[in-house]
Amino acid sequence: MNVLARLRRQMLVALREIAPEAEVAPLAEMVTTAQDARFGDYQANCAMPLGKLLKRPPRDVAAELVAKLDTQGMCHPAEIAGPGFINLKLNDAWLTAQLQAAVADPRLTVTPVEQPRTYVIDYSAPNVAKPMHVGHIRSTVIGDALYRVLKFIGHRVISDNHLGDWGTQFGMIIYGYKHFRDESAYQDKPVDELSRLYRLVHRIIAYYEGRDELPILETKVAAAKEACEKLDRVASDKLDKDALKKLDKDKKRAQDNAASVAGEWNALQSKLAAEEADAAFIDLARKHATIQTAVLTETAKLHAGDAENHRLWQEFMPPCLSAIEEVYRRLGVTFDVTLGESFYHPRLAEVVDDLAKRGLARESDGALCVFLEKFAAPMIVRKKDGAFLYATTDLATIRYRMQTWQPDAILYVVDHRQSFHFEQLFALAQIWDCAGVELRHISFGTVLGKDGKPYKTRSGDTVGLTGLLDEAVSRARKIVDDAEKGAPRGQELNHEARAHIAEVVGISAIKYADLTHDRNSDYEFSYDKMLAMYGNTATYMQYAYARVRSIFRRGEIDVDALRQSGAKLVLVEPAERALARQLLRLEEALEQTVADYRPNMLTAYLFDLADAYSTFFEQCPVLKADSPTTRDSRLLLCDLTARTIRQGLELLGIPVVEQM
RNA sequence: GCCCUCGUAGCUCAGGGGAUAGAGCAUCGGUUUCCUAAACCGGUGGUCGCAGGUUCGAAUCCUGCCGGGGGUACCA
Repeated sequence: MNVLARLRRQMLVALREIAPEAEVAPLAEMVTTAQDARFGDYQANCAMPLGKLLKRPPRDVAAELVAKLDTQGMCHPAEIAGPGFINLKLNDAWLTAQLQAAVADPRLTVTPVEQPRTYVIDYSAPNVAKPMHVGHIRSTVIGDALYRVLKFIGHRVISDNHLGDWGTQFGMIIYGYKHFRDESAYQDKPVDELSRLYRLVHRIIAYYEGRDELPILETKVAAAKEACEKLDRVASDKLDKDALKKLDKDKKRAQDNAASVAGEWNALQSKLAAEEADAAFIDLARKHATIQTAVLTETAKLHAGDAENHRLWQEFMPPCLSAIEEVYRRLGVTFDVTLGESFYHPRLAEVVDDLAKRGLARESDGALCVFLEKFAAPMIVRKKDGAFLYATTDLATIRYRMQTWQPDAILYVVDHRQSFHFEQLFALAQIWDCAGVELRHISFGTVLGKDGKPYKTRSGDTVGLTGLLDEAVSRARKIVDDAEKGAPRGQELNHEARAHIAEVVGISAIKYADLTHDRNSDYEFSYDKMLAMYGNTATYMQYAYARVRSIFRRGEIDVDALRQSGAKLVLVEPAERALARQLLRLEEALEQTVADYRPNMLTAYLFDLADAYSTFFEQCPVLKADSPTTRDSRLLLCDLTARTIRQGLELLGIPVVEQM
């Protein structure tokens, strides 16, 4: 039941009687949840602008709207406050009846959308050739949550993992395999060995790139220094106030720039020095001085159908895929289809031909480019060496998705740094093959470390995803064990139970911490914060759930029997009513989540629900209630709370534990 | 240079036209013969980066500026 939507619909009816039709829709949208419980449960703010429009006192308009508003029994007679706020309070009898219906409803009265759409969601998309790392959390977790929510509210949704399984990384491990492989290690643990090879090849390439970069940086340092000196020489006594101000600003900029370039040079210098101190590595690097081009050659051979490279690719894929699968298994993430870059390879030439044929692409500096008016830089679809790019694959992918699923929307859950790419891609797609389709870049910010910079290990390496999960689980385990050592409760948990709780709590902490932040913001990664027992964390939500469930265990209540018993809900205490009202808002929360594809709307709802439950739990004894009627009613509230939390967490991709 | 983003309490973050701007942490104080204290209740703490503008009403929308991050022709 979406109370808000129904109230808006009714308000629309009332508005039609007194306002011009063109103005009616946005005015009806001005019904919202109340800002403050003192104002009731919902409020309508449309009387003020409408009063302005009709040149009538807003309070009069409000009064007329109230008179014409039929809340269909949902609310008490509305009250008018302040300049013309219309405050709506849910009728307790109606509220009770709604929840009573939820007791027997597996969907908790969430009704499927009236007009289902078809969505394709593109998320996670790791590179197969290298281990998944911290950067994959957000896309995977946000994408999975959106997938679940959209599907739950009744849309047709296809999740597609667009794997990076065809790019330069494969050239790198093929090169590594051919030159550096430890055969027994490869036979023993192929993924570990391939990942070692990837890192080794990457390290050598980085070393050579660094050596190429160093002189460039040196000239930059010199140029920056000179720019500073030049500004210092400017005769400031001849300048007026504004020009002086500008000069100071320019100086500061120049100095900042000089400092940052010098810093870069320093960092690179010491990094290269460190590499050069490693005699064995340098020896290896010297023997593979042409590695940069050699890797590209291996990649090109793979793409051209070279028998050996293709065989190696086929050999590498299964173990790499199963390593990735293992991570998804722990995260509880699944995909309907997994169509990586390799799948689209045979379709790229056709895409490029089509673009050229339709006059959308033309050659420039040897590359085939699409120039769109809006953008300063062209979109390159074929390099001058004939190779295709990211953009080409994305275009082929869009076309395939259009042909295969005829989606109404395609969502790309990809980090914000690629927004320019998507702007171009969507602009082109609209004039090319898929006008009218909602193409959305669901962008998200960066996971930061304590220093406010992208989260890295102490040595500056990217953090592997598996290690990250392990760490969270081991910290969760410590918390579980510590809690067990504390106040004895007579319900000791055995080793297996604790291990299971730690796995669930640890991993859900990471997922929830990610989902609870606005996706556009960067956020600081902190095990301590995400595993905290207070505040908006998965641990707290899990605990809230376990605490509800504990009542049923302690009271030896048969929940199914309770639900079918016909026991009546009765709302008496303010805490009961507040909880009830919150329980009935699940559908509103889901709608908000989907409106701009923001899972933090759902976590916020769940946290508020847990909060309402906590107050209820403190103030309203359940098992020791005064009467059997009150007890049953409260048990029903507990059951609905537990189910709503479980359902909500499940929609976020987070399982629950019955006991902690 | 241009484009995109962010700037809210000491810290980490919500709130994205409505009434007195919220939460958690930190800090100060209170609550356990009582269903999980891994909890709850209360206090302290804010010129919502700055300046204009639109509006009956701006943290929220617009413009400019300041500051952080990101992107900007053959990587993905």
